Amino acid sequence: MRHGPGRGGNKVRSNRGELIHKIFNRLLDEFGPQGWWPAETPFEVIVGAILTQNTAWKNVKQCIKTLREGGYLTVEAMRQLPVSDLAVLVRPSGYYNQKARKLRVFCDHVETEWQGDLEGFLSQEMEPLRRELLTIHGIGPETADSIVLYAAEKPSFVVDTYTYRIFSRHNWVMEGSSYNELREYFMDVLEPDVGFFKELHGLLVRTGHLYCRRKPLCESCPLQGWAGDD
DNA sequence: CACCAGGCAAGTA
DNA sequence: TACTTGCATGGT
Repeated sequence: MRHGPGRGGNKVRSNRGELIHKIFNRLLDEFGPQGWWPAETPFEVIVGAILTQNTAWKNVKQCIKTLREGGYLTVEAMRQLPVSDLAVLVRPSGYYNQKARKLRVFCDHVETEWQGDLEGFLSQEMEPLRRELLTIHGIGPETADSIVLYAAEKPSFVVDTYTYRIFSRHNWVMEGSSYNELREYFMDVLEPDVGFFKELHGLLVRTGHLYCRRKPLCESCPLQGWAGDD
């Protein structure tokens, strides 16, 4: 059995947990609550999570709006739509053929495995739900965790590129850590708390947008020069 | 013009 | 297991 590199023993738990809460408070103080996920229904969260894969949220918003105006933001309605028509509607989000197919595959899964009962599907225990999501074509670890946290409201920590960039840049996690290593790090060190996980992820993405893009304004990042930069 | 965005799957060695 | 590549629009 392999051990994740750089994962500390239990001793580390409280220290690292405190550090993350400190980061959270600093970012909350700086930016205020982000109110994530920006969606009106669990299904809208799921649609947004698929459409925003490697894509700017701005582009996704237009698609969601179009889908809502067409009345397609339900499993049943979306299933009625031919994939080629769905592709036209999600075009602005990029990878539109792939994403239209992913949306359809998800809706078909809920229909065939849960008789269309999305609420029932999302009401499972956290780990079975996460495992089932990961079997669905088009749903990888980040999309699965976003759905678990923001649609099912269960405490699964969401890792994204900004989470990795911010924490590795400050040497708070090991460079080159895998998705699961990072997620397990946060899950080990933090008490499960849906509200906290939701807001922290939103704040990390906000911070990444402002300070961790291709013109990295690292010097003016609110976390610059913090504890543990080794 | 080049490069990036709230990833994922499939193919190769 | 660890790289590599295709997917694609819209913004900087």
